[in-house]
Amino acid sequence: MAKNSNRTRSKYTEEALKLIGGLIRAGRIERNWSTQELANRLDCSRASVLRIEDGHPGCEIGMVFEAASLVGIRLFDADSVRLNELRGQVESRIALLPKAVRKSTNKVNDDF
Amino acid sequence: MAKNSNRTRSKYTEEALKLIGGLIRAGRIERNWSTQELANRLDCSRASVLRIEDGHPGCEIGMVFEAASLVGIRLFDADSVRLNELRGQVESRIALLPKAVRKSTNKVNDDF
DNA sequence: ATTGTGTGTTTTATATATAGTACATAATAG
DNA sequence: CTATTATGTACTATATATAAAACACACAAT
Repeated sequence: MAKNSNRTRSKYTEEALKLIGGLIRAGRIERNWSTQELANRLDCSRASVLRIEDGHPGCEIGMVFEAASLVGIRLFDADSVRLNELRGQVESRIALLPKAVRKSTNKVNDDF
Repeated sequence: MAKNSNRTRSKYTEEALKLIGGLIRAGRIERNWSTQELANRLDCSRASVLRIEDGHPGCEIGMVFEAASLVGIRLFDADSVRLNELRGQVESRIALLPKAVRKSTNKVNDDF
């Protein structure tokens, strides 16, 4: 099998996608950009802009983030420099965690 | 032409993707899940989990968000109810904006 | 009314993200 | 230390996201 289109998705994910798409659309309109203008800046097709604004889950995440960035939406409420810092923090946190996760003999407590 | 692999991406986007991937990886390890276990829960392949954790920009945004949700990361620091509220705000905001963006006679001020 | 532009949809072709598998290496548990 | 398992990488095959173009419709300006 290849790409699986009929994937189940949580309500949270669906809503997050709709939210981001709506924010991008609002940002684009506020900047007086047509869908074609945003597509040109994104270096993608107009159809992709429509999918992104529609919250389509199959969109490339890089394109969506770039679109958000172009219309001035800070998904993480942080600039690039601060993001880099945060990333460093995450990486050092990962460094402290085990490199590989192995089943223990006793069952792991998953539900919490 | 079809999908365009060599797209230029802003530093912000690159770092945001790396950050999300790292957060997902950290969350997965803290839950003692192997990459295969997360793949099973996501209903995707292990290879996709690796790409997501690596911050690959071509990943489907729906899969990334779902992965984040599964390991307990709230990308928007809001539960699904709050997300829904935000979405409502965005939609009413869009309703107030013009339905179509039209070129004004004077050139639009883009650089800021 | 006519013209021009933005939007949304549809169709076709193509590059690629994905699933699946196999392998070597690394890391953990006993 | 040894056996076992996870990880990371490298392949192939396939479904699909994308680009591009064409279309109808809505709306604003002239």
